[in-house]
Amino acid sequence: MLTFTSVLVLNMLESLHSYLGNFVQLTDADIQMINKIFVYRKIKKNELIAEDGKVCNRLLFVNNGYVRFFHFDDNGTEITSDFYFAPTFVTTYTSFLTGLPSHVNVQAMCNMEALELSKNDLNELYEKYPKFERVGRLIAESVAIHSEEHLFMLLNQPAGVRYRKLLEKYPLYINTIPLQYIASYLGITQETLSRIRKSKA
Amino acid sequence: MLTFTSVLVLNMLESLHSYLGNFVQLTDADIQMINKIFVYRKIKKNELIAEDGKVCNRLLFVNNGYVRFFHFDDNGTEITSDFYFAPTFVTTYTSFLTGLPSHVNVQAMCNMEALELSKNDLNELYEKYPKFERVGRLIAESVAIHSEEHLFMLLNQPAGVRYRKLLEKYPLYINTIPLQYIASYLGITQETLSRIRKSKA
DNA sequence: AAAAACCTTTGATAAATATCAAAAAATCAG
DNA sequence: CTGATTTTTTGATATTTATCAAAGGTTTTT
Repeated sequence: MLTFTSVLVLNMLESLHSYLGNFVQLTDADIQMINKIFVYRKIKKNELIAEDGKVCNRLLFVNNGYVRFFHFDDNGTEITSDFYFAPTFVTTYTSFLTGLPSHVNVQAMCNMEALELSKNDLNELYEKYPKFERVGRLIAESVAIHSEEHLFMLLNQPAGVRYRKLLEKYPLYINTIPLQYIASYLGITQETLSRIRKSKA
Repeated sequence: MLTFTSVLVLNMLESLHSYLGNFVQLTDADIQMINKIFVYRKIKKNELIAEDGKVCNRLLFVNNGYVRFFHFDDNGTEITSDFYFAPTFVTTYTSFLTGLPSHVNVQAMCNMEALELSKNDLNELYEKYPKFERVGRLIAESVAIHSEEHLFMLLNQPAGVRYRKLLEKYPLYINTIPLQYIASYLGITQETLSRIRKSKA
């Protein structure tokens, strides 16, 4: 008998297979194994997936919505440093990889569904299925490219230009993300972003 | 008979082995193979290792000195976006990985020695020696972490704070790198950086 | 539907940083 | 060593952006 939840899980798993399929070809055995080690999770809007000060040992595959990375600077001002949009893997990269406490919080911006893998299970996966080293490498590479793009946007362009480039890059999302979060991602205050938006209207 | 050059090459290779040894344990066979596929190169100060507009198909291991990444913004102003310090691998990451033309130039800041690997040889390496997928993954991960750190430094801190953090992080190098290059890395003009330096003296 | 909480805009002013031009200092090449 | 080139500093001013405070909007909760 298929319960309602199990249908959701199957959908999620299919989505994960298809995502991984972008990186390597999956055999039936691979798929069996994936289905076994990932755990289905529901995540509520605003829930913290990872927290500043804690070591992050989880890797999540999220299928819908998006997450926000943020921290507080020396003055206690909240800074949004990143967004990741589904379908994607999410973790506090630096903490997950180094085993050191995270400097950032990761927050679900919508009610989301996810498949979770622990760091231990991932490492076992790497040992037993070398194919997944490649997946890990390709994903790490895409994370590196993602960061570099954000970096390039911040360097030496006036705030208005940065905002327009962001709009071009994520046309679907930028108008739905609260402005205050986008502002610090662009390295400006929300008041300045509000004025920039107005001036282009 | 050992020529002068061959001694240099042997030193470079040893340095490469030791660098790779941080990521995986190398067997004698691995070492033989590495010695065969990497090519020794001399690079002159100011030489461009990779160029804006061209696809970058080279991966270099450099053993001494450092390189600078730069490009020109919409106003024609030169922007330094990154530094990598030896010992390290160097490539225009995004172009090397995607096969698209690079948006940046990579410039040797000193006379340097390097060991070069082509993209084709690297891909063969990945196919034949899955162990190196792990090396690739770990290096990609460290690149991602490196970018993220630069990003964090730029976000929402006054320029003086950014400069001091940079000094703390690279105490050996910052005072030897021309100020004009550091300025744009920090997202400010050289005049502003000059004044910041003066105010801390 | 009203209250509460949250998010965005507006205005006045202050602070940080950029720009432009030129002088001083350091480095390089012959 | 010395003139040429490059890099850094300085000064005056303009521009951009931040800050603070308050008012409008929106959304969520009860």
